[in-house]
Amino acid sequence: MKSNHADQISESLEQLVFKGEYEDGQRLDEIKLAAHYGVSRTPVREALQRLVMSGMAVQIPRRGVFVRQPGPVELLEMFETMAELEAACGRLAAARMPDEGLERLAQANQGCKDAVAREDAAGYYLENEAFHQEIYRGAGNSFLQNEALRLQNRLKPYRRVQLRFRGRMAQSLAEHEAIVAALRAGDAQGAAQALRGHVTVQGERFQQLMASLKK
Amino acid sequence: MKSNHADQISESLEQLVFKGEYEDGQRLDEIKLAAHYGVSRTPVREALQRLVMSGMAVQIPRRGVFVRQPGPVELLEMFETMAELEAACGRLAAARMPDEGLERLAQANQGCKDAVAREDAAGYYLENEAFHQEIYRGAGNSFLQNEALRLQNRLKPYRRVQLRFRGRMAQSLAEHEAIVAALRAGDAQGAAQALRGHVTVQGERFQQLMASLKK
DNA sequence: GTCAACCATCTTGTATACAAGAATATGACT
DNA sequence: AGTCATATTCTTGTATACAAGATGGTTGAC
Repeated sequence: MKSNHADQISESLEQLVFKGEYEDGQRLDEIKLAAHYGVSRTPVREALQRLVMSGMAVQIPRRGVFVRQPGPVELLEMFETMAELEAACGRLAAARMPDEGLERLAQANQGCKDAVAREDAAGYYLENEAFHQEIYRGAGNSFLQNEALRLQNRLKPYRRVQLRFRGRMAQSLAEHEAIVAALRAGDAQGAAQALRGHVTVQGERFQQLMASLKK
Repeated sequence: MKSNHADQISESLEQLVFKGEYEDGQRLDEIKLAAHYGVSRTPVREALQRLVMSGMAVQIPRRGVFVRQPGPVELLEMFETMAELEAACGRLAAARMPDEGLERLAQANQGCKDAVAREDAAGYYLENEAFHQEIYRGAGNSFLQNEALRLQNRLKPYRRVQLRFRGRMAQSLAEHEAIVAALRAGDAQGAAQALRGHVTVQGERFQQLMASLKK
């Protein structure tokens, strides 16, 4: 048990909002949450403030904070922004990624392949995350890397849903190959385009994402 | 006077940190701040939390929060990220910007020209900000737009310093023309490249920025 | 004389008490 | 009976009191 309760509560709330435990527009009652976590309102309020700053909730003065689940439009916007961020990382990584980085990237991709061979969706998810994070790191820009990690984390629950669809893992793997090849060749524009296409949600994948949201 | 003091204090602290009133690593004393603003520690703590979330301060548990002014490396990284974000906005805006948006963009650019003609650095600064914000808006992606605005705001004090240098305003204006032309032509790649080059800090401009930081 | 341990003090983190504004329910008047 | 005004109650925002951990100085022992 760490020292500050506020951190734990904020983590817990973040997970709960991610998992969809709270509906859009639902009010987060300070008193109920305080009772639930067995603490006073003070740490709960701090946790709520963090949720608001993260954009997962909105605060109306003297009214309370309300969870704000992204709708279809905002979700698409977030994926599009993620695609552009990853493209930027790829563009920079093509010139800056060191050999060890390429090595780790190849390892992560091999992990993806193995997971596909085992038809292990959970394993693929983890290795895929590592693959992308290696590219963020390869950009050689800690600030950009953190921004990418932040958005990746925010989109985590939705990416998870996408892998469920037939054939997506195999297609994703093929796209990985193109990305690795472009980065190896130092092809900035090629890496950027490959990553942008890889992350962008459109066409059939858009329909699938929307369908999974309905539930 | 609004209802919540925390907002005002957080705004005020943000401005003070921006202006460089606090040195890097300086501890923000809750009690002193509370006394200074004539409130209790509670709203001050909320304001400090927001500073930490914004990345302008770091919090060490049981130790306090300390202001964190970006060093040269991080500053460059932030400018590079801004350049990539603006390039992404330009890329999308080339395809999506409506005629009214192009109109407003031209107006803002005209405002920049007028300010240069008047040698009005402050005016140029404002119109330039509007010019760039019009591009963010033109991307047709509210999420990306907000991310761009956030980083633009964060870099505000450093951009201000850059305009001080001789010839920068004129050069900036020339680059604006290229950006407008590319957007008008619907040239996504051209707009992205022009914006990236416009925002990136390198060569002589890098030296100037570093020199201004020393003081 | 130096190093270490202990104590005092200060600061953060948390709980509770208090103030103020907003929503709702109730009652009176048309 | 319906609507408007008022009062009550509930919730947020703020202040203060309390607890726990960290820092620094002082003192004692080697």
